Amino acid sequence: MLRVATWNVNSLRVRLPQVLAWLGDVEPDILAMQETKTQDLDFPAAAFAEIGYAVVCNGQKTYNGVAIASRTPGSILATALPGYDDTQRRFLAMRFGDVQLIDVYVPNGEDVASDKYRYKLEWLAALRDFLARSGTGAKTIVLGDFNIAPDDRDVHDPAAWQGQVLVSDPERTALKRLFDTGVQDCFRLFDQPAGLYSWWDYRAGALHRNHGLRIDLILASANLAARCRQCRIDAAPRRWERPSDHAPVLAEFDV
DNA sequence: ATGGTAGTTTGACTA
Repeated sequence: MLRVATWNVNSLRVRLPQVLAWLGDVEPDILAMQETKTQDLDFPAAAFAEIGYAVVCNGQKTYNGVAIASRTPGSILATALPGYDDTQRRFLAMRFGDVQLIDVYVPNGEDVASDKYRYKLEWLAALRDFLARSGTGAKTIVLGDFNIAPDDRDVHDPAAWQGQVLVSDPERTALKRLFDTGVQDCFRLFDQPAGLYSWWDYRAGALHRNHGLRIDLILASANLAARCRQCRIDAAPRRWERPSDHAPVLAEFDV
């Protein structure tokens, strides 16, 4: 059994106690983190080592940053999207045995009229090209904060969100192009109750009113998706003291 | 209702 998880921690400096507590409770084999907001020199690797996790980080000051913690060490495949010039740390590809695991923090996009939105669509196109080239015939997991709700089931109020960033058609089309390379959304491999989300805005009582979106995804190539036994969102940490605005998502594979 | 809160950083910027 391989148990992998993704969590946008929104500052590892602030969230380290929650992350360590969650790892201790759930004990996934691999946790992919986003928005660590931590330079590699400041990364709290020793705290992860103390609870039995090796960690590889790809961070920067103040913004962005990804990292992968794992029970057994893996090898680094890439720390940036090949062929895409990007000053922002949003990508970390590693190999664990015969599984390649790609941790992504897709740009937020801010607003459909902004330059950041065009950057988001470019970034997603580059990710698609990378997946197409690297091939999903091998066992591949792509997980992280995609900053896109795949369809209206993943949106608390589709009418209010229609056309907005995180939900807009061009973003959803870009996500479908990722699926076209052969990866599948593990959450939708199973019957799921309505109203399950992975992100709730800090503002306006969004959590209390379950005004959320499902934007944190675990995608798996067909050979792994066929062996996926479970995919769930663990909403509990979103209700802890001083939480991230995202909840962790977990998938289990029979491999 | 272009608000609201949080993190980084100490004034904005990002989300």
